[in-house]
Amino acid sequence: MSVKPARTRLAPSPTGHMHLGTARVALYDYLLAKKTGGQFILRIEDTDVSRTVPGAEQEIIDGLRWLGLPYDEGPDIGGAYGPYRQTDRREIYRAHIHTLVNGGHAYPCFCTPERLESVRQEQQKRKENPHYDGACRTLDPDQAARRIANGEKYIVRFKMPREGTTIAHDHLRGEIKTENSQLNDYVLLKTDGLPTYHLAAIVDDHEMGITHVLRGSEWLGTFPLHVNIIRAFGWEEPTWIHLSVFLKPSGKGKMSKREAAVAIKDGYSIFIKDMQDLGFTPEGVLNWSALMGWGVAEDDVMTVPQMLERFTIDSLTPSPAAINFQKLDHFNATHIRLFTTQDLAARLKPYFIREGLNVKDDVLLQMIPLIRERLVTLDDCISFGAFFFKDEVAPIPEDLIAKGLDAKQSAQVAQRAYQILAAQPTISHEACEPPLRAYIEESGLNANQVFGILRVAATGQKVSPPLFESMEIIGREKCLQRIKNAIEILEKR
RNA sequence: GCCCCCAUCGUCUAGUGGCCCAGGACGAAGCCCUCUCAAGGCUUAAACCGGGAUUCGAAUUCCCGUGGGGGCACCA
Repeated sequence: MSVKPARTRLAPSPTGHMHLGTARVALYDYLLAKKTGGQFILRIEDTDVSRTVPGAEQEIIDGLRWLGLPYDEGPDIGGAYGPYRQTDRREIYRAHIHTLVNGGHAYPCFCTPERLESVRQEQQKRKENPHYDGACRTLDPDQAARRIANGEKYIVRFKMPREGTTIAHDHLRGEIKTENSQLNDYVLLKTDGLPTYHLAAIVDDHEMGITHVLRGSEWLGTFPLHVNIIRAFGWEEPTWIHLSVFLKPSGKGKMSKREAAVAIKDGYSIFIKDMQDLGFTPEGVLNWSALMGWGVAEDDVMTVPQMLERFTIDSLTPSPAAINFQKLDHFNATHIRLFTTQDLAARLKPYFIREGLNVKDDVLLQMIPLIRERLVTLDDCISFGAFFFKDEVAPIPEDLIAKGLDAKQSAQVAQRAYQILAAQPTISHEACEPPLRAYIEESGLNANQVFGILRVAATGQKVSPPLFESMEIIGREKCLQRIKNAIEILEKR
């Protein structure tokens, strides 16, 4: 079966931080394009100049790079269908708006914002739906042209059909019927000379040869408008796929600014730029977000190449999905366990360095097998393995006292363990465990007590990777020194 | 208020008229393993929103409710 190559596009507006929703659309865009041998395009929708945030475009570019979703055409790399930033495409929009006006599908409107506001209020008073009353719809074209020539301010509106029904087709929902009487004469061109989203996106999608439009379901409301604009131009429609929105974890309402702040407090985020800092991996984030809105029967742990094998637009789901951060943890941890030691070493190193630790590469490579399956996020490597890179550890005195023993008794145990370890030729696991087990046997203590004291002494913490393997990496001299320190601490109490 | 969309375990979902007393995953509970914490193995609890209709037969089709979500800007 041969499929037509799809051209998809991610079309974010640079108005804030890149979030999860954008990442998910990008993933699906990427999967569809690559699966069919087509292209994935990045286009910046910056027609609202007042809302454009400096740096936001770069954040999107960085975010896609981090996620590992390279685009084939975009503002920073160019392409055959550029420019890829809408503010650089004004003339293209002007020409198309001209076509629409000439064809009787759009008209100039001279109404002031004040008049519009009062019309709206009147309508609300009469309990009518707020909509443009069409005052300029029937203006004589010659007269309108004269007013424009006189320098009068104007906008251009789309002349929406007043009667009948618009039937739009969404790939996931089928036919969506809307009475044209419900539709408005939407603004196509603003007073600042830039088009609105409605016109710009439609024109660009056509000009750029987009075959599949994946976007959020918040666009369903103006979907009939978009379809009507395309029909007015006489263009072919792309396949429309409206993805559902993400709901907050409670499932009540969509993710909001407030909710995003709550997530941050809990060590999570919906902003891509935060993900890396928090220790999440692109693999984890992608796998997690892929599954919110994509129905996969089984084996849901996937890398992008594996997703590529399975992805189809038919398996996308239309219902809203509540965000579940526990599941992010799960996918992140699962993918970390799948990384090779070399790979994980390279990913962990920056976190150790961020902590001000002096990372020795050979030690790093050795300790990774010990901590790998304990990591949920990459930065967990600090709590599990920072002691490997420290000259000294500082155990909390109370932690050195074993359950059922007092400080003095614990010191004696540590003393005895020290002698046993010091008597061994090496600090290897094989050399050290048997004699310590024998000591446990004859002393009537239990393994938790003895190993617990040693653990805290050697690593400085109550929870650590396996004791003997850890000591081996720490090294004989350092271990003995740390145990000696622990004995001193205990005796001082 | 009006318009549009959605509806299977707590959550993400499989399911396209008989394979379903509904499968997987996260989470939860229990057991095993065990030097801590994990990981791993085994097991358990947990859902077709309600009502009609079509049909020999409905989670699956249709209608009506109900619930949830989105939209109603010279914002995207």
